[in-house]
Amino acid sequence: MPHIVSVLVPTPKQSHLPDALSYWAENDLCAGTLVKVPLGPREVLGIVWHASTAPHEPKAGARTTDLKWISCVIEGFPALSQGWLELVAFSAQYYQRSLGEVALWGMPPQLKNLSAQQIQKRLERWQQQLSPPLGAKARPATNKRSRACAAQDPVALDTAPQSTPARVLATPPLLSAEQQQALNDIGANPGPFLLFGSTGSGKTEVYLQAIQALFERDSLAQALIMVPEINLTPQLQARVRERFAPLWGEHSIVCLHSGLTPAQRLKSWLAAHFGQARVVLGTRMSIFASIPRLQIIIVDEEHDVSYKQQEGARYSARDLAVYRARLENARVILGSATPSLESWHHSQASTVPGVKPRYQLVAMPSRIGNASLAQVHRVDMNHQPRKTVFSIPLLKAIESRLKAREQVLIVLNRRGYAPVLQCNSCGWKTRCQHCSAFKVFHKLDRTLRCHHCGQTERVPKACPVCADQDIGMLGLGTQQLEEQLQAALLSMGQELGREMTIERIDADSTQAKGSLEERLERMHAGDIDVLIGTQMIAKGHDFRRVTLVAAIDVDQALFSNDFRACERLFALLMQAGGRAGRDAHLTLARPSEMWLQTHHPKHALFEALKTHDYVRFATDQLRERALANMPPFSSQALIRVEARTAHAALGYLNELHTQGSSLLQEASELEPGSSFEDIFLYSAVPMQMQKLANVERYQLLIESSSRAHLQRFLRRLHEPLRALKKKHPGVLRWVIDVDPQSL
DNA sequence: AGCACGCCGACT
DNA sequence: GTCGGCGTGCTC
Repeated sequence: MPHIVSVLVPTPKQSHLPDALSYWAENDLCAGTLVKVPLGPREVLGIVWHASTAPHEPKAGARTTDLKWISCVIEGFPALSQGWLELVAFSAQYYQRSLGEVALWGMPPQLKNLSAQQIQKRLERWQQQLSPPLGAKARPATNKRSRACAAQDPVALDTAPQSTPARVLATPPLLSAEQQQALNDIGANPGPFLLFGSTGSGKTEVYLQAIQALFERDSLAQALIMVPEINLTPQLQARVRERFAPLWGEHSIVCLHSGLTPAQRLKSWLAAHFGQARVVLGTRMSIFASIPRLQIIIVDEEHDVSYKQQEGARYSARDLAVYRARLENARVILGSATPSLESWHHSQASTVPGVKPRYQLVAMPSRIGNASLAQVHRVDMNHQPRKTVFSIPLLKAIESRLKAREQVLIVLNRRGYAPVLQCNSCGWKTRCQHCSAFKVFHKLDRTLRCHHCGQTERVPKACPVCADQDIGMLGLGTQQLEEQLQAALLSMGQELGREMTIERIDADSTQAKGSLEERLERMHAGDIDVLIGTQMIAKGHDFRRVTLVAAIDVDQALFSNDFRACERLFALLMQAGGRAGRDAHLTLARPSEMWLQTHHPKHALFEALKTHDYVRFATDQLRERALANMPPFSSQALIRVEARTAHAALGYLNELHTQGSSLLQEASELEPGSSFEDIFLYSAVPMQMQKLANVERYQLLIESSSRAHLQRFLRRLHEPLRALKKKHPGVLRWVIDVDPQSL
């Protein structure tokens, strides 16, 4: 007798389709089974959602007679686990997307694009490569088993690795007392853990041994290690391989990231899904990999913004890691020297007595070996001649290092850049009266606008404080910087009889493939004297001969309209400072230095940085956030709209604002103290990048002290969002960004 | 989101 | 006479 199964297919939330579509199927299929189904004119990959019982009426609208048959079951694949399906369900509802979008998002492209036969062929080939002598063994018809199979262990036992008795490690490095304590804590508690360890404290070793410990307990266990960007972590990759390949074989470690070819991605995914891969090392996308025996998740550099997906389903892989770990009863370790304020907040004791912090803090404050922390120098640019790029004291320090054949790193903070105006005479800036933000200069109509509340005014002709007319923009270009330095070092070079090599790494200069690697290579080899670059040079690299790090133009982040800019700047500077003095021999003679040029040397951020005091910085920032009721003390979501004209975008959002407001109004009248009362709708404002490829982009911020209330409200917004699009023909698309990480 | 259908402008 | 622009509408 035919059955009706509901199947997840890539149907966007914007469409009128339900989350799962119903199809006829010959057999009852377990939830998580992979199928191919017809969808309109095409055939797509689907995932069985409800293991349906006897034939019943499909839910949304369609009559039984209208249903199509599934094309086929993709044989040979164990069903996706219940835990995986639950992760999808949670992600979809939290990030306001359809189940199908999220479920298919994490699937390797080849499973989506190839036909069932092609997939079958690839699966067979993969299995043969893996174990040639055993490869011929036929697979059971996994997917034809009855519904009961869904709850069972999804790992197909005959292809899972042999249950080898735990092997003994080839002597792991000795741990410091702090590392040992951290490991003990992680072993003895359920977590989640925030591993707060300064640069060079040996976090990686703790990750590896924590994984090791679980592998020794369960010889089929799997681990997921997430990193912000795979190409920036070759060292970590090498260490994981070095540690685990001798134990479990080369096949036991796979990488998963968007840089892989479709074939490689399928291979890695299969290895994880079938349990062959014991360690999955990947970027944010790997949070959706099928890892049926997942026992531990590591989120390295958890504060990094790349964990937040910026298009499509805008999920935070770090937050989902915590959720997934809870679902699957796995450990999760978030590691950072400068944790996100969200994570830090969750690791602190609550002000409510008796409430345990959400995360367990595991601290490793010391640097291993003799490497010392850099000495922080601040140059007060108010006492330097106007328009100075490199101050005299900094130049002197740089020259001194170069003379000793040491290397210099110059970090630019270009992220969070916004054109804020400043009076060059008294330092007055375009502060917004209603927010702790700065108004941004809009060249097109020569206005100043607050991107937080939308307040707009004309650019004043003269400074309102001192009446000086010399009002300029904060900030400077990178080429300029390079030229200036080149010129400044010219005489010194002549004196030394060799020309200084200055190289720049940024988006403009690394277009050519491999040029980034080439430059990093030359830096490691000592062929470059001064390296100028954006955040990417501050991440993870271990340049042994760098003894001086300088940040030139940091002030713009202090006055960004994005309230998270300070947090990011602090993390960047801490990280950059960690690049200096990696070689104990060099620093023993003379401690390494970190230089900051700023007009605001007394700013709390620098005070904290001077003593490398993250805790102080975080405490200060959290106090401010609490006062302003900003995250993590509130939840936010953005409605973003793209339209052909600003008029259409604004019209759409303004009407949404009206409808949203009356929704809130009604709720509070109907039911005083209702769940919508603490929701605040801001006015529609242009996005930072207001016009992009001839598309006007606007956004509307929604804030609530309750995450659950915000969620409920957002769900109510989908209908108006859909309906209004018809009314405003210029509107191209809308998206909801839950927990936006930049405004 | 895809993808088809459909209805108007510049091309061999 | 067609190729191709993107507006509209549908997908169990």
